[in-house]
Amino acid sequence: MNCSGSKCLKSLGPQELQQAAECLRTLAHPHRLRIIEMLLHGSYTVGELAKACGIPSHMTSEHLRLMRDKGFLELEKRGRRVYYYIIDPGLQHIMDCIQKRYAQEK
Amino acid sequence: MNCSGSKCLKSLGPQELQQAAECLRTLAHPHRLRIIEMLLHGSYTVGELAKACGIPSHMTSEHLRLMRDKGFLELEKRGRRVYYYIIDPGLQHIMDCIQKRYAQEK
DNA sequence: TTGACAGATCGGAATATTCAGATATAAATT
DNA sequence: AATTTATATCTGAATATTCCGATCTGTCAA
Repeated sequence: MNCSGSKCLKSLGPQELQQAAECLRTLAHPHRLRIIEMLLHGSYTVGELAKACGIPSHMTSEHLRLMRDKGFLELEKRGRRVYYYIIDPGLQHIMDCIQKRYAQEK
Repeated sequence: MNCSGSKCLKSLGPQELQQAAECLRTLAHPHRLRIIEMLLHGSYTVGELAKACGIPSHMTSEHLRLMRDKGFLELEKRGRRVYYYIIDPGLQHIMDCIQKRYAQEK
């Protein structure tokens, strides 16, 4: 172990930094954060997510596509509905950090 | 408590989502992630950070300004050197998540 | 089989971000 | 005082992102 203690974390190489930055950029949008928050509690349709964000469903579709491309989400078609759900296990921890940090700190 | 268990986290309101998204966007750049990583281990000058990132120092300056504007960093001038350091306590946790998630998963 | 519904895709306009070169400031050195 | 060093600011070009309207595909219901 090149780093004492139990909290040792390796630092990231250039390609890893690049990848992490891209994923953070994908996360860095208020509607997408809201969508992730909801999906961490279960799967939802495009329409449900759209209504919750207050945006048209075709824009929701694009946010979902972006996150799917990054490996955050997957979808399941049922009839004419499409259900999205989280497949990246790291998202829960990152959202925990974000919520802990940005939920009304009074 | 409106949410059972010890891991209860409130969900974020619109302004909080906006603020969280802005901060994530500020984090979402490979050079800025590298800078944060270094500063989590101690304070460094603009020139040191620039060399570590392999970019000119005037660009490093701008990255540092962006992060300072978000309340991530502060600076201390000593002679003609300027030392930057972390002042946001949440950054350690977020970087832990990112490193855990993106350090070579083999 | 026609029409309505849910979702996805395309094209473009508005806006934001990144990066580089030139210039500026301020402290240290000669 | 003039030069060098360290950092910061300004401007603009290239690129990326966000958002919208229009259109397209598939599914369900009458």
